[in-house]
Amino acid sequence: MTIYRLYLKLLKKYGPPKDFWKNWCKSKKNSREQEKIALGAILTQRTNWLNVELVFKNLQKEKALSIKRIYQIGGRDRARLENLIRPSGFYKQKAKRLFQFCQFIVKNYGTLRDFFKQDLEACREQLLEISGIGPETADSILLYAGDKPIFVIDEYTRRFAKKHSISSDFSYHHLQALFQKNLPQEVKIYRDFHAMIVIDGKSGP
DNA sequence: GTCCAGGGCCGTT
DNA sequence: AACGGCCATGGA
Repeated sequence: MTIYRLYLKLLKKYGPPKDFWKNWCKSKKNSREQEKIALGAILTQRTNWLNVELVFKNLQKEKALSIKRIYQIGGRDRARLENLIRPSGFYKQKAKRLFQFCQFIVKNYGTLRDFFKQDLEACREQLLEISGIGPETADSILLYAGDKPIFVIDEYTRRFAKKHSISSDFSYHHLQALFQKNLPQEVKIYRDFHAMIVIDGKSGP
């Protein structure tokens, strides 16, 4: 079955998607939601989403749920930042990663929204230069926070590709190119499809 | 108690 | 280029 057919099949099974996946799939997001998604993309690395929500709760309580505040706290009192994000696991690494990301945005662009005013390739290249942000995290930020048309490959996507024999090469770049080549280049479709692949992957083998 | 969850980096071969 | 160890918490 073609990739586009598989998309339609999932859409029929789970769609039409609204904000069924956190609200990551929503198009019009305010700056706060955008930043939350970018931060969440780092926090959820190899970690259950429920743990990330505990972190959001901690940050919220301290009025620290923003890129600017995390940059300030991380620079002044790293131990405090580590403590706030502890539930997400790997908390020392992630505190460093979060700080580096926030520092990059604040110092070079002021806000995440201004960073995203550049084109996709420019944004992607810069994100990948930040230590701790690899292809999946970068693309999640670009697609779900930045409204950029780039398809996210993760463990669920790989399993999905294997299950449906979409490819024999499961490298990040190859799979990404394959999905993008066989789908309309639309942010909404990339978002909804990836979200549904995860939902479908969680629902069963 | 055991298993595992939207990775990525840094060594060793 | 490919692979293994490492990082750590909380819920099922």
